[in-house]
Amino acid sequence: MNTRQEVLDFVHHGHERYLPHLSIDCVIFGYHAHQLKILLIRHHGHDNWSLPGGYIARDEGVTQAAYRILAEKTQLTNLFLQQFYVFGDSATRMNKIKTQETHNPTYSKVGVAIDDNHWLSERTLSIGYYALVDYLNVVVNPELLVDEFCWQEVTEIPPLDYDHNEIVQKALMTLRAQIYQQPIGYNLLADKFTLPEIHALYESILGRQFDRRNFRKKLLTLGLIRQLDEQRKIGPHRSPYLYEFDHDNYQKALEEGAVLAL
Amino acid sequence: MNTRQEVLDFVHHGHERYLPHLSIDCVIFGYHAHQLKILLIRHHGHDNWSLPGGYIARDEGVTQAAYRILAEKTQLTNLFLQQFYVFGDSATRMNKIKTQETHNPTYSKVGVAIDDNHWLSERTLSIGYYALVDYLNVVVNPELLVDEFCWQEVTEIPPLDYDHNEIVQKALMTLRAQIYQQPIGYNLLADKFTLPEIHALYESILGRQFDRRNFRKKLLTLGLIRQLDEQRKIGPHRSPYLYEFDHDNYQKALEEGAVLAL
DNA sequence: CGGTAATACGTACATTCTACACAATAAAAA
DNA sequence: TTTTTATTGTGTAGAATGTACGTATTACCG
Repeated sequence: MNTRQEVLDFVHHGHERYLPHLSIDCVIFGYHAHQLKILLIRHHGHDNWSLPGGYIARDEGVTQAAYRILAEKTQLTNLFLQQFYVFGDSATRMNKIKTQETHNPTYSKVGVAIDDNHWLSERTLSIGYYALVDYLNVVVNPELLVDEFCWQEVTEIPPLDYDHNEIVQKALMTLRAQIYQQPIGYNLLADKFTLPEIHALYESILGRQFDRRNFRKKLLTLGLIRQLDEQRKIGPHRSPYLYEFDHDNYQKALEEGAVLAL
Repeated sequence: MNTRQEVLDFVHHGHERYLPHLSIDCVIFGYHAHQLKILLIRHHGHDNWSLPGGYIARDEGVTQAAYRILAEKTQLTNLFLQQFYVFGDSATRMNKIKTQETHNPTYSKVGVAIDDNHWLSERTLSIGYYALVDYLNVVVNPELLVDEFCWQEVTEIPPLDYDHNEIVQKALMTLRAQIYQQPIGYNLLADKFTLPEIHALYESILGRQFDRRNFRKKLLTLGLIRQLDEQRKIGPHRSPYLYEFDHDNYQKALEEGAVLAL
């Protein structure tokens, strides 16, 4: 929603187009500078950050809605996207406490007040999706109601609006649990990557250390990655070789549940 | 819902009490006679079986709703229950095809016709929960609109109503993926069990064979189970020893992600 | 040209996995 | 009573894998 007109239409007619009581929130993981980060936005009139999200159209599949919302926010299609949980228990979701002093200050930007009876004020469950994106390819859409956005390291997430901290924690847990069943590697890394890069990626996701040498040995023995003849220049040190994923073997290993114990 | 009055109240006033567009479906796993089974019901007027389910009250948490529904169906509280996916993509869920020739023949039993504009006919997403229960403790509640129920082996699930076959498949996949992270053992078995019992349980869930001797060795080495001094009489063969779970160790192993490769 | 900091690659030992074989037991058949 | 049959209980050797390191190589900088 980039124009005033679109926002007004959404506020006044959204309930005809979208399912009420239900939304989608996205935890978008990116990897940069040896850190696992997520994309946060700050809505107009809000002090805290929150997760990007949206609603499900009445004639639209849930998965379809999630991809559409992601595309609207990041301009990315064909990314890795996976549903992981429905949030409908917390006090804020039960509408037991009001989350903002003045209701929905966000929409004051277009001169609309949202009262308690408005469809946007109803109790809303949220379906959590997590996405893995190539950090460098994301172009965040400057939506009218979003004042700013940022990429925040997962170990340093500030207090978020609503129950979004809980959603991020659950996404991280799911990511960790699924790292051996989902092709997480080649969704967070570029096509060609160095050994230190993928090594640090696994360390940041799982939050523990792996021995460099054994890590390489394991990936090569399992045939998950292939060493290329190219190297990358990285400043004042020895140039690391580039590697690429062996998609066939990777897929097979995931199905068999190969684990990097190390 | 056991009386005509309750059903009529539900049909006419349910939309005031429950969230629309959203339901809960339960895949209830039980283990008996060396087979992993799920509980199916057949609604009045339906030829096919389906999963037990229900709606979320407007002032009720989602988790709370799931436990309530389970208790209503099986009289069990304190069982293992876990949300695993939201289903909202299939053609039946998009209301693109009508699933029953005559709409909702179920309610004809109480003399009510449900037309296209009724709240029960609206597009409904479903939150899937799976439960692990001790087969012997389940007392299925004879609800008015449920003609019969059965325990069906997971390898022989008949065609179900709606997208319930898909839901069962996803539940099974999740169960298999989570068997090393969730205390699946002591939710499907009685407090005391024999080695062949737990051995067969793991074989049915994962759908593959484990060497008896290595299986025992692994469980004992990890300290997950403790051998007791009692034995069980099992007809014309050697009496197997009884075992019990070492809850503390089991919990620790799950957190560390101990895997039974075998 | 040596110093520094990063990457590349190898080797020995410990641990775990895997594939087996044979003894013990309960009850039914001979 | 003895034999048979099906099932459970335990042990052991060799293969495979995991773990903990050490040392060599490379790129740039001063």
